[in-house]
Amino acid sequence: MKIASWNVNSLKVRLPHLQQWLADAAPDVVALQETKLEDSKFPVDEIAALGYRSVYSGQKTYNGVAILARGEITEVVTDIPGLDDPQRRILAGTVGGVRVVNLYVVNGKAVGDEKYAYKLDWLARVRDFLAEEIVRYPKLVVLGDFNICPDDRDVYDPVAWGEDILCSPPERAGLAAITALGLADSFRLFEAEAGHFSWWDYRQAAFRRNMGLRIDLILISDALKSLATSSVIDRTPRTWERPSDHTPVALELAL
DNA sequence: ATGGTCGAATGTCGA
Repeated sequence: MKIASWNVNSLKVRLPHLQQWLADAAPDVVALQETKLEDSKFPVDEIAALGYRSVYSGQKTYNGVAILARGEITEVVTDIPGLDDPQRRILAGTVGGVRVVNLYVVNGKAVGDEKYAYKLDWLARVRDFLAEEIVRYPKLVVLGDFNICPDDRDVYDPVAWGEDILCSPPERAGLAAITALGLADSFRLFEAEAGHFSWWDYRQAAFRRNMGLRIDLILISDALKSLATSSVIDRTPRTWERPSDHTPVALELAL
C-alpha cells in the first residue's frame, strides 16, 4: 500500500499535475492540502476517471483538505472534536484497515503573531485528538503539511533560519508531543542525511538552488513501522511547468 | 538593504 501527501496549492490550478502524478506514481491513498476549493467545486469526476474516490473538506480561497483512495474511505471526520474552527485543515478516514489523518497545520506567519498562537493551540488540540485515534486505530498514519521542520537537517540553512517560524522550539515541541504518542517520522526511518526537502519558496530560484525545507511529513504508528518499506520525497512534480511550491511525499507499506 | 513569487481575487492578504 502506497500512501502519499501533497500540498497542491490550489487544486484548480494543479489538477493536471495531480492527474499526471496519480498516473505515474499510482498511490493507493493521497492526502491533499490547500485545495482552496468549495466542496461543490471539487473535481470528483475527473479524479474518479483515474480510479480514485474522493472525500474532502474544503473552503474558498484558503486551506481545504482531501483524501483520494482507490479503496473505500470510511469513518470520515472533518473536525477536531470540541474545536469550533471554520478553517478546513483536518480530514480523517479509514482505508483498507489503515487510519489516515490528513493535516494542513497552521503556518503561523511569524513567532509571536496571533496566527502563531493559533498554530500552537491547534497543534495541542490535534495531539489530544490523535491520542484518542491511536488507541482506537493502532494502524495509524498522520500525514500532511506540518509547517514545521523537525530538526536542523530539514532546513537548507539552519543557522540563517535560526528559531524563526517553522523552526521555533515551541513549534518543534508541539510536533514532538505528537511523535511522543508513538508516531515516527517515516522519512527518517530510511534517510538520516540533511538536505532533503519537500518545499521550496517560489522566490529567489529557491528550488534550483535547493533552498528548501522538509515540512511535509508522514508519521506512522508502531504497528505500521515494521511494515514500512520506503518513505521518499518525489521531487519530479516540482520540476514541472507552473508547479506547487510543495512536492509529494510517499510511504510504502507491506500491506 | 530589502524584496523577491505565486494563488485568489481584483485590494491585498496568505504562504
